[in-house]
Amino acid sequence: MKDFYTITELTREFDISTRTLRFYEDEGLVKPVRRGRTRLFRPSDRVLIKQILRGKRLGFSIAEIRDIIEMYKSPPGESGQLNKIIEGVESKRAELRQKRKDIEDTLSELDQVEDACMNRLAELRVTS
Amino acid sequence: MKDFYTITELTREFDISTRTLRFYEDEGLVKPVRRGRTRLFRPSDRVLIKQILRGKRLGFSIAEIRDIIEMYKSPPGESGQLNKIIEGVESKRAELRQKRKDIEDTLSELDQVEDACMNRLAELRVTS
DNA sequence: AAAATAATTGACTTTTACGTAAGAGTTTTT
DNA sequence: AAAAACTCTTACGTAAAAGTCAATTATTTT
Repeated sequence: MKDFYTITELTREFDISTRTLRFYEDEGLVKPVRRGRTRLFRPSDRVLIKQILRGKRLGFSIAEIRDIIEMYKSPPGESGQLNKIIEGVESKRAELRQKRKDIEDTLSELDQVEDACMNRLAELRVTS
Repeated sequence: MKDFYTITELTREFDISTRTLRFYEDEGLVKPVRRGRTRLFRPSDRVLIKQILRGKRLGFSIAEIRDIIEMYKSPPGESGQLNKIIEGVESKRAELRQKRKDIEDTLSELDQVEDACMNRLAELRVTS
């Protein structure tokens, strides 16, 4: 595993722009180290980028993605803190389950559309 | 089932603003009939609104939602058209499956976070 | 009838998540 | 050494999806 990735290596791997990565840094989502002014991304940043992009695909905003990532980093902390985190996890989980249900519903509607198209195609082959 | 819904009935049911519903009309997603200038939404519009909101929860843009809704309306059409629609369905399905995988991955990471919190809490109860 | 409630259109504003361009410094390749 | 490629910061621009406000018109309730 590489120690560091340059910004363009990552833009190529994930098909995003340098602007996007710098934006994520501004937003505090990644924290590349610097050699001079140049950013050097560590493997951990790379993992974060994957998580960010996954969050984006699911329609989460940067703020929500930040919240989720914060959960992952959940430090030891004291009892109250821990219970807060667990609450947060519960709530995100509910949201994700809703999304999953939305997906199942949409998928089955798309199945119906496809069936209808197939039937119509079969009909066309007979009729014509 | 009601014949018509007023705009505010729907804003209350779905917790969205009138502006949002008018915006969806401008975008051609719903087509309420009019009594004078006043919009009257039919049950079919109500179903469309549900589909729009579901699409939004999944992070689809209005344009993408419009595409999906168009698929549902897929009319008889001729063979070429039908195949185009089937292609579209396939592609959306792939996208949805990716999202579903993203959800599963996120859910299991959240499970890990919760486990870690629970363990830490148990530790605290013993240690203190 | 007066007052409150709901509806309309139109226009301007806001937020998010970057895109794009300018100007300059570094490193690499030819 | 010159050109190409990569990097940086700063700053203005933009598209999407509404929010907000104004000025009117209907409808309903008191």
